[in-house]
Amino acid sequence: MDSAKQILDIAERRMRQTGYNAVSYRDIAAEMGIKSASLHYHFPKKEDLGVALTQRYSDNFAGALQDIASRETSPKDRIKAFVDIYSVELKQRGLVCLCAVLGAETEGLPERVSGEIKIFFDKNIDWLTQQYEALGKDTPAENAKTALSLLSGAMIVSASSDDNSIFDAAVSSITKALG
Amino acid sequence: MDSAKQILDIAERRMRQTGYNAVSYRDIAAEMGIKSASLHYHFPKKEDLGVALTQRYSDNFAGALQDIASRETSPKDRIKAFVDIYSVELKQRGLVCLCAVLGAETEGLPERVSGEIKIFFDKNIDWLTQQYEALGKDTPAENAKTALSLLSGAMIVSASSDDNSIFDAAVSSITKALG
DNA sequence: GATCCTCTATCTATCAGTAGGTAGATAGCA
DNA sequence: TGCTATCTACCTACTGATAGATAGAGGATC
Repeated sequence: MDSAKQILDIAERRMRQTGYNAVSYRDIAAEMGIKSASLHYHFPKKEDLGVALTQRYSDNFAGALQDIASRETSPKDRIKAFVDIYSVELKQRGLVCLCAVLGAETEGLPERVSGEIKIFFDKNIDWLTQQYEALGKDTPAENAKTALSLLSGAMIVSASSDDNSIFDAAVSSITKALG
Repeated sequence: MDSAKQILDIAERRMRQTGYNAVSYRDIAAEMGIKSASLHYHFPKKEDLGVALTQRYSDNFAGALQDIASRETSPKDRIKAFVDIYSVELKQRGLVCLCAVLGAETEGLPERVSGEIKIFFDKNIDWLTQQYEALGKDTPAENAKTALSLLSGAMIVSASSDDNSIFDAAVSSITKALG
């Protein structure tokens, strides 16, 4: 019934911790208490799982960005809410952005998966660019690219150093730049 | 003779493209034209290879930072030279920082390897903090953490999006902030 | 109500390929 | 002679993947 969802949930958490290649069908199945062969019923190939996972992640994120845009009216608050998403994920769940992790191993991923990651980054940069534009910045696209890169990198460095002060510094830098 | 060096060179390039787990002894050996069993003479376990690789990378980097410190006298030029290292790696070699890539899969790595990555980040932050301090910044440690996170993230997002303008935006942001 | 049919989701059993790793032989060099 | 670096040959464990069986649920038909 919601096995597919459960598979995606487990795969997502594990891949955000260890990357794509370190996660196996057997590990996921063992955690669910079923056999690994059964996973192929839901996702015939690992590539299918990877695509479904990145698409779901990307869609959820796009939904959250829409929510923010309808909830917050000022670009400043919208960017702060954007940063908050990453903040909550890292600090409360201990998880790095899926696409940041998979982005690091891009050249070792199936093309359909790396394609989805590209799309994710692109959508985020577009959304942020709109906000920085509304904020009256001279170079909104550059501001957006910098903010996304900074958050992605800070999550990775912070998580692997087990030191939240690194992520905090990044957040503070973005917030200050909003004026 | 310099087989060990050649193994490290190949492993480094491949891991910087696909991560730790996607690189196998067989792939490395095939590229060298020898048998995979021969690699174990130089690096008995994959973990040993990982540790040697991250240590060499870290040492080379530390050497480069010393060179910069002896070559450039102003903190501003030193930070610019620091950024240049990353710039050359990404733009001329198409490679992301080894520790940024491995940092993304930290929880799936042998502890000795993830330990080396921590040390790498730590050393870089220390060095940058000194420069931002000399520059008279109010929060030199925060500036350092932000710069390192930004460069690491920009490499990943830029490489996986196949779009250098993302990395350029990051460089421009760091440079502007130097005043 | 009982029977049959179909679909879903799992199972068992197995496969070929690849992973890292080991033992022991060997060729060439100092 | 001994050391270095490689080889052949092999092992166990695990990878993703497939085939075919099975149990149960829900309708439809008699």
